[in-house]
Amino acid sequence: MESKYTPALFEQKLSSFWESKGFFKGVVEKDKKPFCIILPPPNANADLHLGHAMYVYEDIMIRYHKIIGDNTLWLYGTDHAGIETQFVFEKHLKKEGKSRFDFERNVLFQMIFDFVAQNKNNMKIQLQKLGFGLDYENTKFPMDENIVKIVYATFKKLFDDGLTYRAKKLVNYCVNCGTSFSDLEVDYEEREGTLWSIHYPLRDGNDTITVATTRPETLLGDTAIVVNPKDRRYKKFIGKHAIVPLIGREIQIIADESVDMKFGTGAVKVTPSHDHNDWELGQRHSLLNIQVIGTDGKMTKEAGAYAGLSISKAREAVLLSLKEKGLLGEEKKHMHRVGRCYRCKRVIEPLPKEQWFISIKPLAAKAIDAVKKGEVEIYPKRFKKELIRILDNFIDWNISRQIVWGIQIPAYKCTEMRSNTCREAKGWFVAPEKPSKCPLCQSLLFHQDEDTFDTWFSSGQWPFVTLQTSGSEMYNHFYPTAVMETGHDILRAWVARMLMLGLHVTGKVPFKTIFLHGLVRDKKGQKMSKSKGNVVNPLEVINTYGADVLRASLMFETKEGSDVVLTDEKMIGMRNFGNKLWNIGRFIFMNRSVISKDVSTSVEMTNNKTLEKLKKELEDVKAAYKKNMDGYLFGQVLGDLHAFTWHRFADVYIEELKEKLKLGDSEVQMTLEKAFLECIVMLHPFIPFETEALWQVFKGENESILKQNV
RNA sequence: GAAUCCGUAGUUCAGUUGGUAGAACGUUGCAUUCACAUUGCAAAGGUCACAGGUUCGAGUCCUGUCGGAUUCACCA
Repeated sequence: MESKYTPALFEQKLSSFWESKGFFKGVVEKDKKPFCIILPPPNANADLHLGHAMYVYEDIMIRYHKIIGDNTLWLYGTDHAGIETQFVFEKHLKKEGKSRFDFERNVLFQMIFDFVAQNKNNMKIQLQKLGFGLDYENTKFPMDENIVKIVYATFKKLFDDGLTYRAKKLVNYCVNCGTSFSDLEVDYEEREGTLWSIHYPLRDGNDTITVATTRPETLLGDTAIVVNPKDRRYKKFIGKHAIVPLIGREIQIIADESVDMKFGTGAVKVTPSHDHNDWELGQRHSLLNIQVIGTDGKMTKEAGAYAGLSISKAREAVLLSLKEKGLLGEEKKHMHRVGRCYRCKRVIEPLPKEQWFISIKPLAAKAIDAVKKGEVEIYPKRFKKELIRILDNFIDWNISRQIVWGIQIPAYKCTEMRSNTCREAKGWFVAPEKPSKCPLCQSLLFHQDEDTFDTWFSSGQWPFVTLQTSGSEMYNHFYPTAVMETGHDILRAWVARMLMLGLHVTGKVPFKTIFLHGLVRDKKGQKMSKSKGNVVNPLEVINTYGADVLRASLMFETKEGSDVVLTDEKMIGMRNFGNKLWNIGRFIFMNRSVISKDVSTSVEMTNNKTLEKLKKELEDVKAAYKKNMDGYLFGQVLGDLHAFTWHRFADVYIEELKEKLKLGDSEVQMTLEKAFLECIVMLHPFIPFETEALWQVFKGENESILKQNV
């Protein structure tokens, strides 16, 4: 046995050993308690990063439950991550001087498909390096034919249940990415802008009304001016008409309580087509929607003389013309939040667009009910309230994306509309498989919606689509899954949606427990990001210290749900612990073969007392272990085991029993060996490689901790 | 603006029904032909952010203040 534990000598070998034994292969064992975790699918578009290393929580649970004899399944799959992946791929294209517009839809799709296939394999190898006991044989991908089929069925069900609708609404559109985004995909940034005052002449008389705006170019699409009904300054204007400068449109001055009298001039120009608030206002007051900015980021023909200009050029031109006409008032610097595309960082343009939406209210109501009833438990507990709040405030979900890389929406538009049913449905119908004719009017003229689903629409169904495509036996046995473990940052985007869709489609919660982990931070407590240059590459850590050290470092000194600080000091500490553990094992093993010699009775007496004390203390440790493992207090467990094995078992008991052990006292030998093996069994979920290596030293090369029950 | 979390040793953090402040790392001293120097033994180091309150007793419960973080909403 080496005097130091050398991860490189064992980790690779043990990974293959576990795989060859099929320990983690998902097999239904009806007589055992099912314990299933679905891996939050990593995006198949890049290398492993520290966020993926956080899957260690799941591996800990899986290994723990496997050891205590449950029927475990940790189901593996990767995500297509629609926009993310297409964005990454387009960056590759750009390097070659190409763009997505150079390719046909199906060619581009195939290219991305190949790119992803390569990454999927890469990802698998890297996850194995971390020692993750996933079922790598049965892997899932959202674009697998059988998964798409279920996703289509879900959409059809929602459509038939009247929970989807097609509507023209303001969407968050990125003119650079060429697609709309959901509200969750918009980043906001505090920016200094300018607040301009613009005078609008009234139609009758010589008065003017002055509005304040940060977006003068949208004035071309104004369809009203609104003031607060309580505002004395403007009471006399309500109901009158003003003239939109430059374009000469007559618009009405209306009253609405939503206007803040203290802000700007207290009078607001309303452009329903280009601002979320104005859109709402427009709906309330039945205003016209005039779109002056197009999806290409240029002014539309509605913008008259300004048509074809880019947004910023149009702004300059509008300001200049206003100035010339003496209609431009004061300019003020103004801090405001600007929505930006979370991918390309370009300013998000609110634009009216016809899209598919899901009515959330009825879905959310079921989910809230389930959470309140405790059908889903949430750790840490404080997120329960937050989850309910999230579900309560969920607005209708825009699921259409104008990108190629995704699951194409199985909605068809009949262009002929020969029957009344067809006309009532505005020609839209949903079919799981491409039909030969319009089921509403039998017309042969129809086409499929070009748009693809929002990634979260398919990943929101992940727990049941992955199990259903694994066979009904698997689904019946393992669904609902035991635990959904993920970061609290995607509680809204993912967890809430899985709950809603899972409940609606299967009638059951998709998981019984939600366990949320925190973020990994650096020494200074900052988030890790490429731009800050403080990113820790898990693969480098594995090369330097081994996977066990990385895993233990992510777990040591953490509290459930709080952020993890990963520092070199901690990793060195964990490496030292690994070394200590190795040497405890080595010392006990070395003395195992010492032949028993006569030991004086007086010493025997004290030893017996010590042995009894050790046994008693170990029983306490085991009891606390079970309690805390079942309570998801993994940081606590590792801390306790660290303290016990090192500072009690080694520093106190082995030191006290050292002489007897060397003399070959068989009772001491046996007790220490038994206690040590129990320690490494408990440590195994945290430090799988080293504990397995030690186990094999004692039990033989073909043995495994995973095969025995405690 | 609202909600949630946090403020404890030089540093990172534990402290689960309220009962004498803990660990790791770092620092300092000592030990060494010993399974392990990636070691062992020991020491120093804290007005538990601040101010009130409840209590026999508060790091822990309540209120407020200050400081930090996150999330949500709004910003014409």
